Amino acid sequence: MPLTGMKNTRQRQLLLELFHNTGRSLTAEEIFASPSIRSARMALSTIYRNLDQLSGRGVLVKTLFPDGLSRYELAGEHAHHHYLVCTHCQKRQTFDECPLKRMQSDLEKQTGFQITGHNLMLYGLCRECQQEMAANA
Amino acid sequence: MPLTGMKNTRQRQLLLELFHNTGRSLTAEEIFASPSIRSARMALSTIYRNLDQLSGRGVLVKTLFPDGLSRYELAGEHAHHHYLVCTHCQKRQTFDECPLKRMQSDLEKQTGFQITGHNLMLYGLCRECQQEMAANA
DNA sequence: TTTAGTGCAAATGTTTTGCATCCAG
DNA sequence: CTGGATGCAAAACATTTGCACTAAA
Repeated sequence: MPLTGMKNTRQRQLLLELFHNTGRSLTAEEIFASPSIRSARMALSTIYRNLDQLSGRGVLVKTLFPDGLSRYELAGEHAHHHYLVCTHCQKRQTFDECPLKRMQSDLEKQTGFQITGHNLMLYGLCRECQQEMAANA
Repeated sequence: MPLTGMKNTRQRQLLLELFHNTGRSLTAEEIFASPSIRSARMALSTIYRNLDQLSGRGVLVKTLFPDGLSRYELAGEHAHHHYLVCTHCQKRQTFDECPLKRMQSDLEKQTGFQITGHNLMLYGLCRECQQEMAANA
């Protein structure tokens, strides 16, 4: 039902299946390399075009990560959350509490902007990397 | 003094001068196109290498924007702030209040991460674009 | 049948890298 | 003098686009 006006192609089905099955955020390359997509011989450009379109319609959410790659995930599934990225091993972890819920309306008044969304990314060292660095010191 | 271990080259001086004079965040291309840099015939690769190095040493702060471009600014000058980006005209506005000041230590306890920094970007429509869209409706 | 969608290849735009040369320390 | 820094050109990288062809509606 969220696919109003789009053709229900085999490629699009496979893409959405993949997102449902993996349940995590994916880059275009990761999708391209995944067995189901690869065996269907889907073109990378098709993947990008679909990711764009599905993001535009709110089915997926696109996030630009500090490594320069865009990652996509199902919009509904994980609701609203943010990422903690380890600057050493690149591991990612999500957290759900959003520190902006409160600030948003205040900021709108202050700035005159009509705020539609945001992107919050925290950097740091995960527990494992902290230990590793302590061991090597 | 923050340039310990780096050679004080003419190029590096020009770059830092530019940041001091403009006082705002710049992309590599913007720097490359600026008169002072252009007349010095500085190579784009030199700019990138210096931006990397100066960011690594904490002189500059690098931020990856949703348009896919990295912008750099002097770390000290503007202290800690965040951006509001208009999704229509791409205009940017900063705000100083940081909604994470409080959450940070809580999050560290919760996740075991040692948080070293973060990146927060808000999207929306600026006042002008809101009016424009209202007019065209 | 008609129009969105696809595959492929080529182009784009940003950033990185190899290498010979240069210059600050 | 010598290692870091530079300029240039080429490469790498993610992403976008043109175009002829395919297939969903």
